[in-house]
Amino acid sequence: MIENVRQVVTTQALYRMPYYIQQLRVLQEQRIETVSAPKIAELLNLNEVQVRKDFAAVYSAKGKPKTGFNVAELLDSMEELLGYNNSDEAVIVGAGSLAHAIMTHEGFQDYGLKIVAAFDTDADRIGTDINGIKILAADKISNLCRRMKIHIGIITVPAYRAQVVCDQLVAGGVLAIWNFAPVHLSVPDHILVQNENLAASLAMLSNHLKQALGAEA
Amino acid sequence: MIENVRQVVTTQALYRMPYYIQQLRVLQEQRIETVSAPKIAELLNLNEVQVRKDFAAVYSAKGKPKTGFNVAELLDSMEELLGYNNSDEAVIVGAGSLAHAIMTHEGFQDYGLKIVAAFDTDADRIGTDINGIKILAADKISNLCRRMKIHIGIITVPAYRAQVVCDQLVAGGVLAIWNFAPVHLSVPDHILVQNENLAASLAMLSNHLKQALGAEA
DNA sequence: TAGATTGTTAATCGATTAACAATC
DNA sequence: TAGATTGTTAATCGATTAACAATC
Repeated sequence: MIENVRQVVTTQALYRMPYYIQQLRVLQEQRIETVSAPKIAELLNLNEVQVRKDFAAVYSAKGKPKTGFNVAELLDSMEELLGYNNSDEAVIVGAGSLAHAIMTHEGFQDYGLKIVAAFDTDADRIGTDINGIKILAADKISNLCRRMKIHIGIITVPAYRAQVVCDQLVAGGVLAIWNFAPVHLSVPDHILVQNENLAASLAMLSNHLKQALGAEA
Repeated sequence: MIENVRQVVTTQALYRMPYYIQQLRVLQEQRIETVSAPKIAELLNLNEVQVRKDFAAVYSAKGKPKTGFNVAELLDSMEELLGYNNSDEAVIVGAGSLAHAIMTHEGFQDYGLKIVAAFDTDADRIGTDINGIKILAADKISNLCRRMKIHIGIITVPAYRAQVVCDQLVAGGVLAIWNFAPVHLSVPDHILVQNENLAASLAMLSNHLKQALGAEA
């Protein structure tokens, strides 16, 4: 029995992939056909060995000594890996201004994310639509996810509501959750929660400023 | 000469702080006065030693064996550390729907972030305002930042515009940048770039789905 | 007291970086 | 060929976790 031995891509490497993709696209627009790891490392301010390892993890693409890597092939491999070609369907819960921004952001289609329904508890919002996506009553979450075989749920509700919503999504068979609420969500082991904690990012900014400005005092 | 030897808080620990704060607030609402590290660890699905170390990094607060930590004191220390009490002023560049969501999100005020001006290149937007914040012409970035001593810049422009905007912010004396554009930004060493790369988050979701669903095949 | 919990030192783990032989 | 660049093995670094004595 042949195991699928494709090298596992680490979490950190996965985070870097979109930066490689973006940079490779720029190079492609400039009609540059090959690029070396040291060059990419310089452009993205990374270590060249790290770049080479990340590239190696993207299966098919192989580099040539002295020449480097084929830009187009590398780009294809990465886009394939990140699923930019096949679209995943998602629902979004909490139809506030953040949800609005996410739903109207055309870019996500390119990244293989397709939002097919939105949910809210606000009676005034239910029945309306944003960018062509219908807003439904929140009590229909589980049913709709199960019926439509939705695997991604996006949470943009207030913190105190997030766990309840999360449980409903999981009950509906969702396998991955993109959580914008600033709370820890408890989920079964096989479910991935990707936290987009803006409060945590602000903590970084604030801490840096304190250091930078405090140093003068 | 006495050095400031306050234990440095690691990047990872800083990321966890908002979760501690959120959890501590919930406990406080329940009139719970003390809490142990193992309890918090259980609630947030973390290791108890890690929780204790994180708490230790927050200076003043000390735990008592058998009792644990004082919720109110711990909360105060953390909010102080993250600058929730003193407000940092920021400008936002790119007045699209994401900027709109950020500007109308009242929560950021509580986190100590105050957006005082927005910039755009679109003549139709310039002169209007969002949530009471005036939208100004993008060529005024450096001047305004310098004049108002703004230290935080938020970038929500398209990828191809981000580096130019970043340079203008840095020229205006900004020390920390919150970057929502999916590109690497080159900045001098003393400037912090906090990337909020939604494409990278999507990469995580997509990869997890591939694993979870692919395993069946 | 006994035992839960703290704080700290030591061991482990994972990711990054350095060193180096292979190759075009 | 010489030298830039690749791919890989070994060393380093930082963060997490385990082990354990101190304490209320």
